[in-house]
Amino acid sequence: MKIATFNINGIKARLETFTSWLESAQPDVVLCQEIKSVDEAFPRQPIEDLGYNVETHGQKGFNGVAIVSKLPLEDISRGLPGDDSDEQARWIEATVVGDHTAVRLCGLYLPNGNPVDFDADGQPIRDGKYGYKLDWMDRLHARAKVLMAEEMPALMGGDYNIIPQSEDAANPKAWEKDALFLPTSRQAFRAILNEGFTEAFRARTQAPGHYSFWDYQANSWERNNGIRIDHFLLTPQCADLMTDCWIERDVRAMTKPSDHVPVWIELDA
DNA sequence: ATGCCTAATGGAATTAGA
Repeated sequence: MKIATFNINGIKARLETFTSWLESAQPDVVLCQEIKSVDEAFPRQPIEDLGYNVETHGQKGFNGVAIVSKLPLEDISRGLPGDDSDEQARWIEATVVGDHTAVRLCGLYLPNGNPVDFDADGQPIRDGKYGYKLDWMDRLHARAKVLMAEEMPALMGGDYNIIPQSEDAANPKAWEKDALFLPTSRQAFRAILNEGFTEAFRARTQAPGHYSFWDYQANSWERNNGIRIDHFLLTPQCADLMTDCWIERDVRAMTKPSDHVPVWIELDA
C-alpha cells in the first residue's frame, strides 16, 4: 500500500498538476493539505474519474484537508478533537483495509504559527498565531496518545510545519526565530514522537539535505534552499508494516508546481 | 532588515503562507 502526503496549495489552481501526478504516480492513498476550497467546490469528478474516492474537510479561502484513495474510506472523522470553537479545517481521519490489515489514517495541516512575538528575555510568547500553533499541537498530542493506546496500525501524515533538526534545513540559521524551528516548536513535536511514534523518513536515513518544501520566492528551488516539514508519524504497529519511505523531489519541477512535494510511505498492509 | 512569489477573495488591495 503506497501512501503519500501532499500539500497541494490550492486544489482549484493545482488540478491539472495534481491529476497528472495521480495518473503517473498511482498512489493508493493521498493525504492532501491546503485544498483552499469549501467541500462543495472541490473538483471531485476529475479525481473520481481516475478511480479515486474523495473525502474532504474544507473551508473558505484557506486551509482544508482531504483524503484521496483507491481503497474505500471508512469511519471518516473531520476536525481535531479538543476545541469546539476551532473553525480551521486541518484534520481528517479515515480507515482503509489492506490485504492483511486495516490502517487508521490521519491527515493533518499543522498551523504555521508565524509571526512570533518575543518577551524581553527573547523567549517566544504563547499568544496569537504562535499560541494557536502550540495549543493545536497539545490537542494533536492528546489525539496521538489515544491512537497509541489503541495499539493498532495508525499513522499521522501531513504538513507539520515543523523543521525537526538543523539537518532538515538548507540554511538553519535563517529559521532560528521562526515558528517552524523554534526550540519550543521542536520540543512539542518531539514530545509527540516520544509517545512511541516512528518518524518514517528518519527511520530510513539520517542524512541531511532532504527537503519537502521550497519557497516560491527568491529562487529557493533553483538554489535548493529547502526545508523538510512534511512528515509521517507511525504507531509501532504501523512502523512494523513499513517497507519504504521517500520524498518525491522532482514534483517541485513540474509545470505550475505546489511549493511542497509528496512524501511517500509504503506499507505491507 | 525587507521583499522576493503564489493563491483566494472579489473585482483592488489585502490576507496568508513559510
